[in-house]
Amino acid sequence: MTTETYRLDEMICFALHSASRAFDAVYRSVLKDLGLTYPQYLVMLVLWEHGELPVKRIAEQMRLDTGTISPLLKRLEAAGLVRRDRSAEDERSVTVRPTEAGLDLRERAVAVPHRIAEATGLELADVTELRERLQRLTAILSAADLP
Amino acid sequence: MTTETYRLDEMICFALHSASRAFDAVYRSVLKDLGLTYPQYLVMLVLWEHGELPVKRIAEQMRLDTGTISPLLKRLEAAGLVRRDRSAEDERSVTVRPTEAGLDLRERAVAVPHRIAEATGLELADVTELRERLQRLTAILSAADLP
DNA sequence: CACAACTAAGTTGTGCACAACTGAATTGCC
DNA sequence: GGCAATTCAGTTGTGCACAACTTAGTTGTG
Repeated sequence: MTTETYRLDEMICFALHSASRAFDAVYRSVLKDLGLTYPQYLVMLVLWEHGELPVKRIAEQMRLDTGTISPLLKRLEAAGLVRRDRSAEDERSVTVRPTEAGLDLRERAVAVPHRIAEATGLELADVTELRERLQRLTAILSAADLP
Repeated sequence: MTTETYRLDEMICFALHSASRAFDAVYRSVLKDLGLTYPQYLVMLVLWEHGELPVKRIAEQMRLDTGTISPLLKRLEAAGLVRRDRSAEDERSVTVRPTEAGLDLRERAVAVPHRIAEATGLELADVTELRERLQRLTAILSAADLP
């Protein structure tokens, strides 16, 4: 990446953006039935897996900060899918857990990965390879010491 | 991608999101001097290359819709970097072109690709390979017929 | 010519993302 | 015990992204 080319087609960052947005669009379409956005779906996945978690742990897993997560969780709460309760042991902490409706939603969500696979026709091997490359890239970029 | 795994670490879409955001962070840091965001930088690149373009052409190149581009261009105009003039031939069309200040900015922007390369330490071969994979993925995803 | 269909740009409303900050609770250290 | 530093969640402000819509101008067809 030492050339000074700037055609958008040739830029890796633009390719990343485009791919990410295209994937979002597919998820948006598939998730519309569930009434979830893609980030909300990710949070629900985490909660379905763990049962309950403090806000901090959710933010860590999604690598997002509280400025993004807090309003997102309030929207999930407003939709009746999660509860947020301040922890008794540590009152700085807020525990998030799925409600009944949130747990019920899981049944309908199990079909999502299959529907994504269907809509995109991706091969597992390709996906695995690409995912690993992306994770390496993310690691490099995150380690870059920014001024 | 036929498994129903849902650990975030294993999801390609999440990997895309993360990589894209990590790259954004690097650009954000490098572009801070220029007073540009990453999407604004992309628009300026397009304008530096073409001199002037109607809004529609810019939106096409960036694969964004007018709801995103219009306010972005107004911010660039407010910053004194571009002018927006309604076309005489077709009064539906608005032509965007860099101002003097916008052209001057190009001098300072030529260092950006180098600084990105520096900050990330990416190998050209790897980047090319990854970019091509991403472009294929985007093409597949864009072609997916969504309900 | 008249009117329908289309096109370009912009607006509104919702949600995500991040920086910078606030406020309250906890921890660490002397 | 007391106080500074840290931690956790939330808020505010800015900007990007997209859906749905509006407005004005253009084109096509009878």
